[in-house]
Amino acid sequence: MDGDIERCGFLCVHEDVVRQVTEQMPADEQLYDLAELFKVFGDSTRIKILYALFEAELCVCDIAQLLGLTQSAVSHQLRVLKAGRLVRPRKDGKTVFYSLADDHVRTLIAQGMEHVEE
Amino acid sequence: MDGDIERCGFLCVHEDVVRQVTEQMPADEQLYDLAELFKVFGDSTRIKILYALFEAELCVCDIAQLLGLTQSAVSHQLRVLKAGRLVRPRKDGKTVFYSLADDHVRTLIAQGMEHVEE
DNA sequence: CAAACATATGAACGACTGTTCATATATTAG
DNA sequence: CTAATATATGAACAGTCGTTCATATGTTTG
Repeated sequence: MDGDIERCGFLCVHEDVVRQVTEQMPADEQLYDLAELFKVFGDSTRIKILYALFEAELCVCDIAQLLGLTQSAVSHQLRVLKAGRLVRPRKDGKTVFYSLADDHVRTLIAQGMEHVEE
Repeated sequence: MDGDIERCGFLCVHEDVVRQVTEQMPADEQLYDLAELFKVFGDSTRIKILYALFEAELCVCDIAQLLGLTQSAVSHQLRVLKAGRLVRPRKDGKTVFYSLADDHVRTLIAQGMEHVEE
């Protein structure tokens, strides 16, 4: 599915610019991974969880009460956040405490907030 | 659907921390908007479009050829990007050129890439 | 005006996502 | 070991999303 499509009949294309942009584009896989990362941020429940972890390390049950959600729902979402390496678990007996994985998370959310607040 | 749920029977909750975090949380609406913003970034087609616009202003047809997509698909996605105020149109005759709306877009994507590249 | 062209839009369809419910795993207390 | 508790997981279902196809809108040319 490449090259044979009849888009606008190729009549309006600015070839030189297109060629230059094509050369500068990162690899498809990298762009895909980047979209996957943002997809993890793209849910209000997960955003709330991350924001809560801004302040303190919290266990699953804490988060559930804090957000008024089922333990199961929170656990499922923490799995997604963990898979995206945005959150890190620390086991202490029966309890599992979660915290932000690194400072990229803080930076990204803060940067996003700036755009939203405009 | 609030307050009556039997989450863990509230036995593990660290009340003081939960209370403190609750106070620091931004308004629900703001968190929702933030998630909406990231949702827009959370699709590889839209990421590709944004990345293309890093380099140059492009018309719909340019983007379509560049990414091997239908004109319709690109137009639909540009609508989403425009609604999220990530992209700005400039009309010139029949042609509509799109460019990045502001530098937050560049910054956010760059920051995301850092996380992915680790 | 009509024809050609660039873009936008609406309906429809398959794929994906988040929650719920039920249940499994793991750890501690008695 | 058994009961209680904290978390994880799987199946299922409703809702959302991105693409395609057909068509509409708006602009320029002749």
